[in-house]
Amino acid sequence: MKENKKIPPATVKRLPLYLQCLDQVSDNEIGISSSKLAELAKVNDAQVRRDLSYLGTLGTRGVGYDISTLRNQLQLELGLVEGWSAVIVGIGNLGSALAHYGGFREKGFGIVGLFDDDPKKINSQVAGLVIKPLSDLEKYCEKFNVAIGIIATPGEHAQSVADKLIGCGVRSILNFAPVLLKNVPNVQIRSVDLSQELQILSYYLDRPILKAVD
Amino acid sequence: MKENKKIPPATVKRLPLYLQCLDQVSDNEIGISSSKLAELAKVNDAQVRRDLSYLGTLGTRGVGYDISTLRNQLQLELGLVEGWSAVIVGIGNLGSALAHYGGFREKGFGIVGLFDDDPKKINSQVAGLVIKPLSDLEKYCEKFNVAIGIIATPGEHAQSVADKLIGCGVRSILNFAPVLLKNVPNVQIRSVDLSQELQILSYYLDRPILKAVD
DNA sequence: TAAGTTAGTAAAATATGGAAACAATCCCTA
DNA sequence: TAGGGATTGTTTCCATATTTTACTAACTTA
Repeated sequence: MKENKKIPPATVKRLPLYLQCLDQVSDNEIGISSSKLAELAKVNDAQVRRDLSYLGTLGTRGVGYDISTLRNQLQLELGLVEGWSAVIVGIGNLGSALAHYGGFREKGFGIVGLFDDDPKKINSQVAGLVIKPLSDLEKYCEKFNVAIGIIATPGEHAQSVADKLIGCGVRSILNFAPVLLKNVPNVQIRSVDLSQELQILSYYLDRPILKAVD
Repeated sequence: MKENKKIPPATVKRLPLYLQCLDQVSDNEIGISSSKLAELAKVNDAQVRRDLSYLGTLGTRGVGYDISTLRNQLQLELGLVEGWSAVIVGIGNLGSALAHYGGFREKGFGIVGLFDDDPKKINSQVAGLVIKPLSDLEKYCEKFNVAIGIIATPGEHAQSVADKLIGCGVRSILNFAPVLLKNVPNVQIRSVDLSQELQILSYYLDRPILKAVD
């Protein structure tokens, strides 16, 4: 467990972005300046320095940041070296897509189980994993020490699935169902609602002067 | 084109949420109070009244809001009655999932075309639509007056696809590729990066005291 | 050693958002 | 028809978060 030096949420949201930007830098580059990174991430350079200063003293004045040190530190701070295990519940189209999605593994997350209660799906394979019934959830969570639950069920089942996941000791939930999940102490919940994203876009579509943020 | 009375971004983000909450209300309920809606949306009741006041004078003092009026006004403000047409580019697992996703149509968006440049995919069907090559994009955009482009390609193709979409007159882009797209005046871009969402979760996983926001 | 670069950080400026509070308005009932 | 209770619309204030500025410290190169 890390100590809780508080990093502002706005900064936390930019850390994965910085990591992504570093991947765009040519492999023979060894260092990078805050202004160059700022340009890639499309933020102010002082912002970059300030954000990175939360991770410690990483750069060298007059020189810049060593790319590999920076990458390591970002990964460390974000917990990407912990090898968190995740399960996906609800293996419809979206769940399957998430199961196949390479970006998770690439960042150090391991999908260790797929779950669905549809008898027609149980025991079939997706992305090299066998779909199991929810009754097997607890067993899996113990065996693999699952920390993250990804919910891709229809809205009406999301809350009960969330409850089950939390009951199994899962401490973080990424929710794709279009419902607002109950808040539970010590459980982190992030929701991605595809339809809401499109609705927000739609609002700004009629108002080209305004600029959507974030 | 709507006049540009400025609604704060934080409010715009809550409007689809209110709409979602209204769907949870029993059908024989005819009205709803700000406090009840606040409870469903998990926000302060003053917040609800303030947010809704941006849409005009919808409620009745001493009574509350008429649900169907409120719903209509939310849909109107969000542009959900405009019948925007959208295309999806990149019909991999995620693109297919998005094509099947019912939440879009339900909210008034019509997916009118699927595009991919993989010869193995072209002319095959997904969700009742035939996958077309990108060279057909312009034709479709004109024919259907496409306003929204959804990008679900690998990161390396996302920017060129975005350029093409914008060239075809698309004014809003929902981007699922893990790259930062170039900003273009009068084009709205929203990005959803699945891996970044998980990374943010991962940060807070090690720090149970802190609470992730938004 | 001097000039040029660049990180780290304190502090100011800005923006935003949330909560409280209250007057205005409506419904209901006696 | 008057009064009490309920609930919105809106103003105002407060708190806080975020961004930017500006400056100092430290390094590199010539």
